[in-house]
Amino acid sequence: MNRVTFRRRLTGENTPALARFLLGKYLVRRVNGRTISSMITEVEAYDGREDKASHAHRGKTKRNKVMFGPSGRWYVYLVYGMHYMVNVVTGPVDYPAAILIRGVLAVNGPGRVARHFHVGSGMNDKPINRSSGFYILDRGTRIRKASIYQGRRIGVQYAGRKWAGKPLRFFITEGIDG
DNA sequence: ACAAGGATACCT
DNA sequence: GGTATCCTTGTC
Repeated sequence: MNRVTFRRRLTGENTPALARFLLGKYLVRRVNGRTISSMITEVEAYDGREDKASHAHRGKTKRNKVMFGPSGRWYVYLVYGMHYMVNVVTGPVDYPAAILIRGVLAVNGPGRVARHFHVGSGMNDKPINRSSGFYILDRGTRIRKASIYQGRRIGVQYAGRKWAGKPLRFFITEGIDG
């Protein structure tokens, strides 16, 4: 996936479709003279203000304003006072949407993902490209549709039955040959 | 089962 | 300024 293709997908496709598309792509981090890389295995889509599970549901705030900005940037925030969540901002400007990266190969849980890649609030609003030292690569791994689980998102029960039950979480269940 | 932990959002 | 809540994890 070249840079232009990636950017077009971030803006052009709907966020749930893009979330699934990100499975099998590689997260790459260059920090302190070394490179950390791993395949994305689990993601969640947060799509628009209507989504009651999304930070954006209550409108634009200091924290979530990055979601309302241009796609192709990182949205990083702190939860529970100790864990950073790594999200890919998607959609057009003023349409708040993002994809939470919940897991990469051998690293399960969104808080662990951020720690693994040495990502904190400093990466918030930074571009997803080489200049920021944190980006996404397509290494040609194909994920069969039959190998993708689609189900409800985690930790959003407060959003109510309708939104908490939406099948907006995707993860690879088998057939990983990266 | 539950504490840790600090920012955030939404009150007064 | 107070406080309930939070897109979680590790240890109990």
